[in-house]
Amino acid sequence: MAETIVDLYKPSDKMYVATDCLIFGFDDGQLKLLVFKRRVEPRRGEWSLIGSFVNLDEDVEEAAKRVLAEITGLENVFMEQLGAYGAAERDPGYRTISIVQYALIRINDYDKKLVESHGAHWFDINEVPELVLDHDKMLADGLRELRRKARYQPIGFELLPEKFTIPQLQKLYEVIYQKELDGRNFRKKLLSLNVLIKLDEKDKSTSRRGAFLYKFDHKNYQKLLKSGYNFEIA
Amino acid sequence: MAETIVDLYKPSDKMYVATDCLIFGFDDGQLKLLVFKRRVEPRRGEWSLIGSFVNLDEDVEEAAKRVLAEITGLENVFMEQLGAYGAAERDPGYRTISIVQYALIRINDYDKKLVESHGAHWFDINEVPELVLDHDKMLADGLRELRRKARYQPIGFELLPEKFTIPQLQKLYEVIYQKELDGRNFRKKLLSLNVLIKLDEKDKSTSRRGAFLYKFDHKNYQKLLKSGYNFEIA
DNA sequence: ATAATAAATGTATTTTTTACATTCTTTTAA
DNA sequence: TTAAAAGAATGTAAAAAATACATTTATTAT
Repeated sequence: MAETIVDLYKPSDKMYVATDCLIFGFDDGQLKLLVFKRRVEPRRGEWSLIGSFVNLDEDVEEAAKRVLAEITGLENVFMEQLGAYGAAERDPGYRTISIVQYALIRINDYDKKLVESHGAHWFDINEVPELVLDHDKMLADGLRELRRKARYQPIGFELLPEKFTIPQLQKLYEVIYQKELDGRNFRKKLLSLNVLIKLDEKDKSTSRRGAFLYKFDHKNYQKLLKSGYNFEIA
Repeated sequence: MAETIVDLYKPSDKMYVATDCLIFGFDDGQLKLLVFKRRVEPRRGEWSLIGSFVNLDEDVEEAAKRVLAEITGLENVFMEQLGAYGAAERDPGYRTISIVQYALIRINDYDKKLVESHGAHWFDINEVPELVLDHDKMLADGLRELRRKARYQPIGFELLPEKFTIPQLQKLYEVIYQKELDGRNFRKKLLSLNVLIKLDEKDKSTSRRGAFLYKFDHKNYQKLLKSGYNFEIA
């Protein structure tokens, strides 16, 4: 008997769906990535992005948040989707699609004991060891996206403590863009955006004079966004 | 007996993986979207983005290209991934993840008979009927991405015929950005980029005088990209 | 008291963006 | 053949944004 149209379009194959997360931090003047040892075969034990299979009753995004919390103890973290990696041969074990997210965390907030207990490790972004499967490609794509994104949205703030100094912020942008910025121009541009609130405190850890601390002004930033402003730094 | 670590991290659940494609075209001064009637339950017969399940031995990208060719007859089309849609409840039938791509096609190239035979239909972007499942959200996201992307990469050319006039190109950007542009400034900016090749032909379909036809200079564009130039129009 | 150190500040120049009005080429109709 | 019509093509001045660049300031440690 001929196939009916319903037969033709009936789904046949199921696949595994995983999520992997690029967890970025900023510390010691350097951009860092958190990785751990892969927990499943094949390639169990090799360095890997932090990830997990997605449960059947769970949003993909939820799954990413679950695994992030599991490893770092952090919730309410900035996270966006980078994209899906779906090459047929990307995982030699099972046919698995991975949906990759990137998260930006304040590196002093995470639960160090928990991270250690999972065998996770922070690497300087230039010293990340070879990663399993197509995770190197994910990292390269994620870095490109982070650099692109940082130009138009103030996601840099997600990587800094609540209170930060302008030189710290400048250093962060220098690391992201991989070039030196002029202090006067950077400060001028940034202050002109009116999204920083100057505090009455100084951070004296890096100079005798000390640098004033600032907070990010979320309200003003929302206003700025609505008015169609193109937030562009450096 | 207690679960071993391998048990804990053994994948358990499989899901369906689909791909849906936002197929954009530009015709008659308007941005258009190609949609068809959904071929699978539930909601069979409702308007839907053009999509298909991904076969087990097929890259996700391949699957998208397969379905695009199946409906339009087109190959070698500009296509990029928008992202994965993975809410647990997005499809009330099966647990299905959809990976969405967007394609830009030259609207005169496609196979009209083939499109008709699949019950597919072009809608003016402002008159797209309600779409099935979360496809409305995909369209809204895709439009935003198209608008963003058009600012920094000359993807507009993918929507125009090989030979086009500057007024046509301007009209396209006006439709994408949803605002009028100044003809003198647009032309000046565009020509200054040196990525247009002026031809010795005119298109007289829209005026008595006729407008010169141009081609896109892919080689120069590649040079421009490598030199780090930020291609930004309007 | 002073030496040391990073933080903070202003201006002139260049580049880019914006605003704006007229002339040109060709066809069609009188 | 001439005039009218219609979109295509062009230039310049003003405003805004980005860049280049050097000195002074606040504080701590010696």
